[in-house]
Amino acid sequence: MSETNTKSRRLKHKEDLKRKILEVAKELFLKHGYESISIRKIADKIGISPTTIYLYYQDKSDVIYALHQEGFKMLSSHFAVLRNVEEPFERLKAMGRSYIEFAIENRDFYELMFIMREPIEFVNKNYACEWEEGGAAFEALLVTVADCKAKGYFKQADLHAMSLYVWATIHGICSLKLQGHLDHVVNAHFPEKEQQLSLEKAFDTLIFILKSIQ
Amino acid sequence: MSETNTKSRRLKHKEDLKRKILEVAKELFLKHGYESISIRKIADKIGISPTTIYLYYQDKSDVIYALHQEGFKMLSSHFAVLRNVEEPFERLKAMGRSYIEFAIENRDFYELMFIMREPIEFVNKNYACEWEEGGAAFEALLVTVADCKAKGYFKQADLHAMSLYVWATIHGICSLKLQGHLDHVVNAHFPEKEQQLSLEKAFDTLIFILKSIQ
DNA sequence: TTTAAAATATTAACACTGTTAATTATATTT
DNA sequence: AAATATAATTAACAGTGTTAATATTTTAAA
Repeated sequence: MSETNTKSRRLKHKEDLKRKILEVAKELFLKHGYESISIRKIADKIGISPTTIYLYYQDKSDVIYALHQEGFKMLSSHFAVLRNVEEPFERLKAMGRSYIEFAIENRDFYELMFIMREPIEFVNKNYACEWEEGGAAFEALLVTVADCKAKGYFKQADLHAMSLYVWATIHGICSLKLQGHLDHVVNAHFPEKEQQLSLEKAFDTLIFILKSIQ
Repeated sequence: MSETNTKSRRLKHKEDLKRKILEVAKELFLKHGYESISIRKIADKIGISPTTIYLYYQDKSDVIYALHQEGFKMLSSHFAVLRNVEEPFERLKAMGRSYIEFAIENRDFYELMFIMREPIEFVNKNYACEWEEGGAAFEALLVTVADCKAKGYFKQADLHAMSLYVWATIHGICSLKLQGHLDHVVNAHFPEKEQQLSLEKAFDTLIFILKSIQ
């Protein structure tokens, strides 16, 4: 009996420390950005030796991947309530706005999840077949577009092509904005009064267009 | 007379070495990707000391910026011939395809130009007002969309919002593809026969939609 | 032509990075 | 209490960008 107790106690300690490492990594990440996550800094903040981290994660990209997963959990809980929006086109619009919202409010996470190559390559290598967190997000879009089609929207368009197209458009808007590629272009080429809401206007254009092709 | 000769000779040498540094940086970049550009490797390959590079570029991000500029020159020459396409909507389609073509064929450059934050932040800091290379590219899109509007396309849409929307969509497609965020989603959710050409199908959807709203 | 000055390049060093092998300390089991 | 398994550490390797101080080379003036 005491044997299993100590065993589970040790197991708990292992899990605690593993979580603590992730927690500190997240803290560094949110405070000073991706670049400032370092094995040594994490170790210092916890008060352990850098090499101890390698007993809990196989390498740095494994720690990054754990953060990546956290991000997808955050996104899915951000999306959860939208399942209650019955009218599919309304739901699609809301999903688009929520996605942009998430990207703006969690820019570091968004970069990790949808822009950087490292973490997704880690997924492709280690979880080649199933990757639930990522799959669920796209599945939600797919279902909503299918619902739209069932109600008569996007009649002539292919379900999968359409879904990918919607994702690509909204990701494009977020990506250009977050990575700083919009400011210069907007400042140089847009009339002053249109500069502020360029992001929203691009999104509105998408919605306007989606409505038009009904 | 000999004074100006030696002066210009020295100037030429300075420019030669500056170009040589960029050339070697580009070589490393194209052969082994962004990550493997290092001041020390560049110096080794030329046969100079690492610190010499700091006499020609203010720091590493300055070297990267020079590569960034090269990329925009490449893109503009890739686009140049399209000015001869008279029908504006045909031109817009061709621009889209050419853009995707450029992204696929020069993925490292595309990442540098439209995905990474560092180089564009260097532009924003050092060339806050004018940045010709980048401006010209968006200007070409803006003009083409304006031409389309003049011919009766996109009547109800705003010129700037529409242009930004088109760029964002195509960038979104390229970005998701190049950064490896498409493979997993497509493999998991697309019917097998549609997996191969998912990129083209998303683009075709855009074109289909743009036609529909005429 | 020799000397002073300016331009160019180098060495040494700092403060970091991820990661591995060998070693020590701690806890568990016999 | 001794042997074993687990956990954590130190030391080291091979890199990174960057700066200050020093040495070398080239140019200009006496």
